[in-house]
Amino acid sequence: MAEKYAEPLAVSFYARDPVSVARDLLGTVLVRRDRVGVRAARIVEVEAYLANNDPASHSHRGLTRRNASMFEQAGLAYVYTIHAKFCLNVVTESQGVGSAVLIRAAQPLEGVARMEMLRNTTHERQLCSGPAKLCGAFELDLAWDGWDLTRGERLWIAAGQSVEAANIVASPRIGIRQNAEAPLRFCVRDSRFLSRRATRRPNG
DNA sequence: AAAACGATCTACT
DNA sequence: GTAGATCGTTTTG
Repeated sequence: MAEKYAEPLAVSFYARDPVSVARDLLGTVLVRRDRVGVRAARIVEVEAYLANNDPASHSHRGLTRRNASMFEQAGLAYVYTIHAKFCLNVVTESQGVGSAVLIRAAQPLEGVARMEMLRNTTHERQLCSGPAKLCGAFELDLAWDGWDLTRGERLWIAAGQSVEAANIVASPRIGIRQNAEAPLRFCVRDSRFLSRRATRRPNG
């Protein structure tokens, strides 16, 4: 029998508009394998950052050293620091286009004991319920910026159980994006593993 | 060279 | 709910 989660999502999955990629990432599985073992978590919350007309996107004011990966080929990781922590994005669309999807929260599946050590808590809910928490549980830092997620080595995203449209909801909009025409943040209806921000009431 | 900022988290009430 | 921590990146002088 084939190893679970062995098959990575292909470049064609990522090389689409970031909103579609974001929605389709719900239910897929982030996997990291190293000498110690395997860690896996089901993605339950995402956020798209557009190449155009999106002031909240790191790419909005053009190419810089930090956001260079956003302009690379689809399927690469874009990892950046924020408040002395890290966040993981997947790059979308074609090379030269600065768009990506932020992985905001996930449901731990494998390697939970190790995540508990790294996050210094045994509360399942607290392991990956936020973009920086997730990077903590998976030990992702700037060294992973630009990593090719489509090769299925060390760090990748595998297809999971698809999420029915009825079980996908738009996450509350915040700040400058409250007036965005289309939803950019998505999460599953089951709120057990979502970030605190996603579980806040919309409109508020 | 200095300052401001931030796609966040934790602790606390 | 809100305040404060925290530090690399970007912007400004």
